[in-house]
Amino acid sequence: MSAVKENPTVEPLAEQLEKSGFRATPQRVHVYKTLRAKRDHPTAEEVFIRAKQNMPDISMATVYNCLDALVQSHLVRLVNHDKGATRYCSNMMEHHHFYCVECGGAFDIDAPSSVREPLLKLPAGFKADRYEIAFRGLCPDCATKKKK
Amino acid sequence: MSAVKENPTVEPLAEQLEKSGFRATPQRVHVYKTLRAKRDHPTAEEVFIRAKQNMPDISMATVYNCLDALVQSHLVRLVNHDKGATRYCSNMMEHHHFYCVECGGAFDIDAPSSVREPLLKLPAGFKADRYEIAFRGLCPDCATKKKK
DNA sequence: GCTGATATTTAGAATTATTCTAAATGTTGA
DNA sequence: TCAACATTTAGAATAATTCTAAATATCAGC
Repeated sequence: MSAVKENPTVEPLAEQLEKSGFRATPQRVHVYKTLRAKRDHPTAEEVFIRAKQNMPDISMATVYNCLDALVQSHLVRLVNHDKGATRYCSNMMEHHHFYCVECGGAFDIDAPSSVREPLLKLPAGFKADRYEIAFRGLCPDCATKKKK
Repeated sequence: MSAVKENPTVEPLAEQLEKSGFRATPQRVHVYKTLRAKRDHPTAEEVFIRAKQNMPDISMATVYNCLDALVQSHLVRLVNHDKGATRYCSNMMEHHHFYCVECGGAFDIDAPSSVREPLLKLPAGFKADRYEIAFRGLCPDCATKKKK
């Protein structure tokens, strides 16, 4: 066993990039690893700051380029909170998001295999190949605080 | 009967705004009507352009202010495509969105009453009060073109 | 109806997020 | 090794959004 199947780390990473016509450059690999090191939903700028710690010469433009290449290679997902900069997520397992309206936090919500299948009939003609659910409400912490 | 219940037009609009601590100013009413006049998902700038046609002195800042007030009053929803500016949607009936990866179009998908209820168990502690599904794939037009 | 307190609008400046540009560098394959 | 092409880089340019301060409008109490 290994994390490889669900979470490609280096070999499959290169393959995935190349499958989409990209080279597996040190910067792309590094940005990818940076993203995976912490499972939150950083903005491009946060990724930039973190990436610089181990690759001080990387530039903002490169971070945008790399994120783009990773998204196109389906190695990273792009997620939007309601406001503010675009965020990135390296958790490619099927999952959804919960946004706390109180503290602004974003949380991954696993998709149990039982609801992997289309949960809603689309009008004729639409061909969806994926979907994502965005929940909004109170996260456990904020829900507790509110009750007081 | 009337459209009032599902689609507040003027009276309930004022009430809704006031309930959230806003005044029902001419600009806010006008921005709201502008949004309802065409059921697409315009950006703030598109709303600005349309709103100016009947209220030439309205400013961009006001459009942002009004949209903000309308969103806070739950009269308008905010929707994000993957990239680009935030978009606004005046269809408050429960519905979801379909994004076409080919043409970039966004489509409303009605939520049949059968799936109004929580469709996925959230981890303990999370209190969701709403959710939205974002589908991605090909819209009918693009799906047809692709087949050729 | 006046008056002061407060809310809103406005234009434009400022800020933030993202993309573009052109030059330098790196990589690949003949 | 050379030519072709991809990538990175810094900084400029653009786009999206928020902020600021002054002018205007509205409201509640008199």
